[in-house]
Amino acid sequence: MKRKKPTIHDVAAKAGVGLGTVSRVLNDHPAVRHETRARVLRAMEELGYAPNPHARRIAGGRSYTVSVLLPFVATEFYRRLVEGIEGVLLEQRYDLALFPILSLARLKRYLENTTLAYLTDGLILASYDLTERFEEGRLPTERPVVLVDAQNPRYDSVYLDNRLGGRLAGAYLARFPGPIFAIAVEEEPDRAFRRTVFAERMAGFQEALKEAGRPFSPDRLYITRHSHEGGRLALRHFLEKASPPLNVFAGADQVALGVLEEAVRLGLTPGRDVRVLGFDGHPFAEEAGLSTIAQPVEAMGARAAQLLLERMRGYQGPPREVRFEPVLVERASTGTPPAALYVP
Amino acid sequence: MKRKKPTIHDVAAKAGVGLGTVSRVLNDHPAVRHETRARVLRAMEELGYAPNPHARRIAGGRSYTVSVLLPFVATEFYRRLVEGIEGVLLEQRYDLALFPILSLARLKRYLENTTLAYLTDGLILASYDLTERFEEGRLPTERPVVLVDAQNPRYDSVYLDNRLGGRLAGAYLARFPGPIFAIAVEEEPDRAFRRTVFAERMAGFQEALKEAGRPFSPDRLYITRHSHEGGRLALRHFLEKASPPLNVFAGADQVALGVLEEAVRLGLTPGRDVRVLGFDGHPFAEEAGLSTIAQPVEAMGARAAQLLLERMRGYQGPPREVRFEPVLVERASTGTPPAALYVP
DNA sequence: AAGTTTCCGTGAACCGCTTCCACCCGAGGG
DNA sequence: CCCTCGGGTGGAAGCGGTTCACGGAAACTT
Repeated sequence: MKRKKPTIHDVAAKAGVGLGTVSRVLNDHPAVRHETRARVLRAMEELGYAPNPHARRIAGGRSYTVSVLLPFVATEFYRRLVEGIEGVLLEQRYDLALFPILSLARLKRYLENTTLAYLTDGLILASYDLTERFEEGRLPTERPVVLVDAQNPRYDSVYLDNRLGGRLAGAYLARFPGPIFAIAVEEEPDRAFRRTVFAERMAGFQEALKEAGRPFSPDRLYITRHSHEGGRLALRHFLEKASPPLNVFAGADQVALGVLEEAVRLGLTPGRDVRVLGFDGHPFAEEAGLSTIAQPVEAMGARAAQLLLERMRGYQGPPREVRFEPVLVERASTGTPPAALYVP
Repeated sequence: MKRKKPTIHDVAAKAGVGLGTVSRVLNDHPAVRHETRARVLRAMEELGYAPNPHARRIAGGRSYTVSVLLPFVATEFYRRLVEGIEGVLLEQRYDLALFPILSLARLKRYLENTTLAYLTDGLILASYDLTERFEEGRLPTERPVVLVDAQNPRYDSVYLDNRLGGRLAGAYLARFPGPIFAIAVEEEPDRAFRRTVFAERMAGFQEALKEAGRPFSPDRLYITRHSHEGGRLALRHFLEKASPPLNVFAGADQVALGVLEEAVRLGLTPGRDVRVLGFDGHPFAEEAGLSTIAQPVEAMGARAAQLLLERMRGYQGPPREVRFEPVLVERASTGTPPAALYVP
């Protein structure tokens, strides 16, 4: 009934080869004749064999597993990010272990103790720059580390130019007549988890507006948490200050979606009465016809995974920085932009 | 500089004992003299020794690691739940691996492949009853499984009586004069991830109101996602239908907090103009003076961990069910309840 | 044709730990 | 005084892999 899992020995016997050969097949070692390799692979297939990662680590020092530490923030962004990372890693036969950081206490335990997180071959840190929490600004690990959606001079970093994204948004909305409002997403109050992406987006946004001769007035900024409903409240708030048509830049697609939703509820036409521009470029933005500043989240994840793979394979060079640029995607929610720049 | 990690051999040598003895100390085996045990422990301490879980699993079939599969929903509930689980497990020298289920695709991979998640000694499934997704209604694993915040006849389950919680809420609010409103939290649309806790709470709530002679009218129900702002919108909605004083039951503390926040913004006095009752009993509810139906989340987590420990230690009995009961906690947000039941 | 190289393959040694059998030794029993 | 008996301990065997020294056969050399 519940047969023991097949081991490398079973595979070797079945394929009629030695243990070493099976192991070499497992590790893509070149010194195996093509025909032999095929035979071994077939035996594995038939036996339903899967190597035991614990044994691999114990024996070879590699476990073919990577830890990803990520904020416990349930958003589309992290879903996409992990997808990007995973795509590359699985292809290289690496496995993924996710470590959501639920609290500072947990985080500390992860980083101080010899827990699972550190028994993997490499670490990807998403969104946090945790280095400042440790002496010498380095994580207490010997394994390679790559940051994504964050920057640090000591580690390979992959990030988005959020300021540029904000600028794109500002430059675009400045072309439309009507007042311009913005919705910023509140940052986590805890110092340890502070992120600055939303602030950067807003800074770029205001910069571009100023350059376009339409400086942004602070009372047209609404701040909310990262929620759908936050966008709804924001629009209501804006409508108390001005009447349609008006333009809204939301620092996150999810919030922008709330704006759209509320507009429809109020009988306003998106793209005409209320023009909405989001930020993220999540799949659901397309479905909703939401114009947005799209960031290549999957690509960022994939790139981070590649950098880590290189490190795990021995690359020793200095820290690398990969900067991604967001792109404006026009959809129905902003209607058709005027041919010429609007001058107030 | 970067010395090799100490192994059991180093400890044995330092303590002047044999390998077996060190191992026995590690595994709390009784057959070690007290004095010897102390010596070994001291040696470990001095060497900064930590056993290698990979090696332990490989050798003994146990890795002293437990996987917790939980929805990728960043709420206080899961923070507390994990805390409860972890408390018990750490005490028994077990380690925890969290697996947030970001998507169905990932989930399937976890459950089908031989990944790290299944190489742990046991599994705790939070909130999902995933069994229906697999043939014979059982997860494809030989390891013990415990459900928490969910129920299934085939596995040990730890859950809260949400219906009872709803009843408590209904019975309590029925004592106050003024119209009674309720805010329900939307369930995940995806069938695979369907949960019913919020629906159960509402069912119990309406049941109790009916019994109190104050049946609940459907147009006094507002449905929103699980967000702060959802509560704010709900209150605004309610205020269009009735004027203060009014009573609001929110299916989750976070939403209730939004109601409080909005009430204050509108210049209404919580506990007098607007009486708010939440559900969850999260720490922040206390700070905010929010009355709530408190559930012992940490205790539920701890209990689940205990059940799992028993299973991992060989307990073979039939599936057990542990039902927890929520408790009404009165705070300022509902003011002082009338001595007698209000009769409309 | 004998000597080199190159290519494939083999299996023993080992990774860090658990398990289990053998062994030692002092206490209690006959 | 000799024999159990059992608590305490040591260490070999083994878990499922990787590695590496080694060797046989085929392919190249002169």
